Amino acid sequence: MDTRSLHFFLQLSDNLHFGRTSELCHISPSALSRSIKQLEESLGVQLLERDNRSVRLTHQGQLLQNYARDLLQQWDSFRESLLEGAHELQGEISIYCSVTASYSFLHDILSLFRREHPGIEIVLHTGDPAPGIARVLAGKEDITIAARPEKLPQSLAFRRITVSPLVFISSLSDISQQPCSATSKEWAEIPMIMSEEGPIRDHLNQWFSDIDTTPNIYAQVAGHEAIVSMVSLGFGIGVVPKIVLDNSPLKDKVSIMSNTPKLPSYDVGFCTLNKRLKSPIIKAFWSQL
Amino acid sequence: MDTRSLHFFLQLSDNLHFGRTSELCHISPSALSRSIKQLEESLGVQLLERDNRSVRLTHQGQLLQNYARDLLQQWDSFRESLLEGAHELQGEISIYCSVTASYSFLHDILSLFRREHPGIEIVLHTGDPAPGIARVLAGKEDITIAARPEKLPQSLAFRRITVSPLVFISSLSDISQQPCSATSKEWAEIPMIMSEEGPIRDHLNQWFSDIDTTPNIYAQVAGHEAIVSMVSLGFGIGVVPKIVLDNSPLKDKVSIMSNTPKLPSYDVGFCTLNKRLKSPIIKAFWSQL
DNA sequence: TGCAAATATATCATTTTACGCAACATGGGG
DNA sequence: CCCCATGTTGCGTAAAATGATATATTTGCA
Repeated sequence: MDTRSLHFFLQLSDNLHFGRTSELCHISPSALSRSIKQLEESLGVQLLERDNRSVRLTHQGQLLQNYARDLLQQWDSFRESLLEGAHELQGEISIYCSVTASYSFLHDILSLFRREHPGIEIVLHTGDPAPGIARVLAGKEDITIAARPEKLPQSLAFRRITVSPLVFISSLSDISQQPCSATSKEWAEIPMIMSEEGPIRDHLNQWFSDIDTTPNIYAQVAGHEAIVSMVSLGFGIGVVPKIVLDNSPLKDKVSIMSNTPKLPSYDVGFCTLNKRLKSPIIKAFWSQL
Repeated sequence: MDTRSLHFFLQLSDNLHFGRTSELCHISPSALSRSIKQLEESLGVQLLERDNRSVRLTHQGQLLQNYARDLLQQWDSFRESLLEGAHELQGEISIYCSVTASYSFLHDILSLFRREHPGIEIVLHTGDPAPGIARVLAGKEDITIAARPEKLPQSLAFRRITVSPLVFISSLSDISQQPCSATSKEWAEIPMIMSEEGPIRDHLNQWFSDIDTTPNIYAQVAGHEAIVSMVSLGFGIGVVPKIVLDNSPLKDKVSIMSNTPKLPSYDVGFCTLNKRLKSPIIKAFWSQL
């Protein structure tokens, strides 16, 4: 079945005359005759009774006439609706980031993006940013906000948002602690609240390894916000990007410790697969940054 | 648009893999690729985002996926319904005859035909049988019950039902009249109820012409039943097939006159166009007679 | 960084299909 | 009985689809 044959049939069923119909359809009478014949064969029923003098619809022909009229009209309007929707970008974009990131960076960007592309639905997942890049690599998310890893896989595009220093935090009651002057032995005693994974955890592991010490890990948690929360309750000290602290409702319950070990800064930005940038939707988002 | 392309697209949109899809569809990968590309061009929108490693549906592709699934399914079920209906004859057959004929001959024939072919709708028009043959010739009716004309047009098929003599009738109060013995002058006085047209009228015209007399036409009516009615009211004498009288509720109100002029008998039967007999519906009816 | 594998697409020769022209068949009307 | 109208079929050509191969590009891995 193709729409052309149906158009021919419809035209023919209206004026019941092969000659006139073939002119109206801009084909030869023979082509029309064959097209109708083929339609009849493909359906397995006779659509028209014809002799050399007259053409008339069979019952099945009348059924097809009604059906084809509807079908063609609906197909046309569907096609139009597709074209209308094509003028603006439509689809879905999924973003994975921490709660902090969604508060601090994302709000303005998303509201602007939403205004520019109202047809794109934004699916926002928040959680521990540590597995964000893995999720992007696995194709589970289009975009994540994450710290730039030491060696960025070639398949990833990274656009920095800001650089935030890592700070050691402790609860206000522990403010007297002076880790800087602490010995390795003392470090081994200090209870730590650590991420389960991610670059900060890697840095800390490295640093402890450098001073040949095994950290006393009080708790492993997922998400920077959880670290702040645990620290504020006095369970230990933790390391988070300063920007997390700035956006935390608990920032008055913890304090930044001074004279702490130097850790690399947290290079935070958007991250997506290079190949996904070919998608107009992702490209639109990326180019707006 | 043709269903083949839509099938390809549907299969592809399900497994999002050109290679596997081409195998499932029993075509080469290149043919599949071209078919999809062509579909996209005909719609004017991109349906799939593809790179060398992955294929994914665009928003428009998802819309088409849903639409095409419905369309193909509906088309299939429509096709099936056509085929189901094709096993029995379906359509319409129009019959034109007098009220008398519908009472006397038609009832049994139609009830049998209806039982044999419940899919055929019977459209019955009753009226003066005189124009019946003209209506058939003009294509307004499929079949008529009419008197066989003197010379049957070659395009007509005729199947006799019965032969009924023409009888002169008068009202009971006029029973004393003796037209047989009447002179031409007296015939010119007798009020006649005549059909407007038709073979009986032709016969009477001929007979009056033969005796060189102009009839005194009291009323021209359409339909044999109307003649009986007028005659029963005493407006004049009329000529009708005896079978009309036999079926008339007024048969006790009129009497058959004796010793009337000899007129040819009324040769009544079914009549249709020869070429219409090629139509399975008409043929089914005809062969049942 | 380079190589191998995977995959969609471009190219081209071949096959299939569609098309138009002309001839044919058939039935109606003068 | 001839002529016209009309749908259908044969046939040669043109167009389109197809499949095999080559190509480009990217990914994954060493």
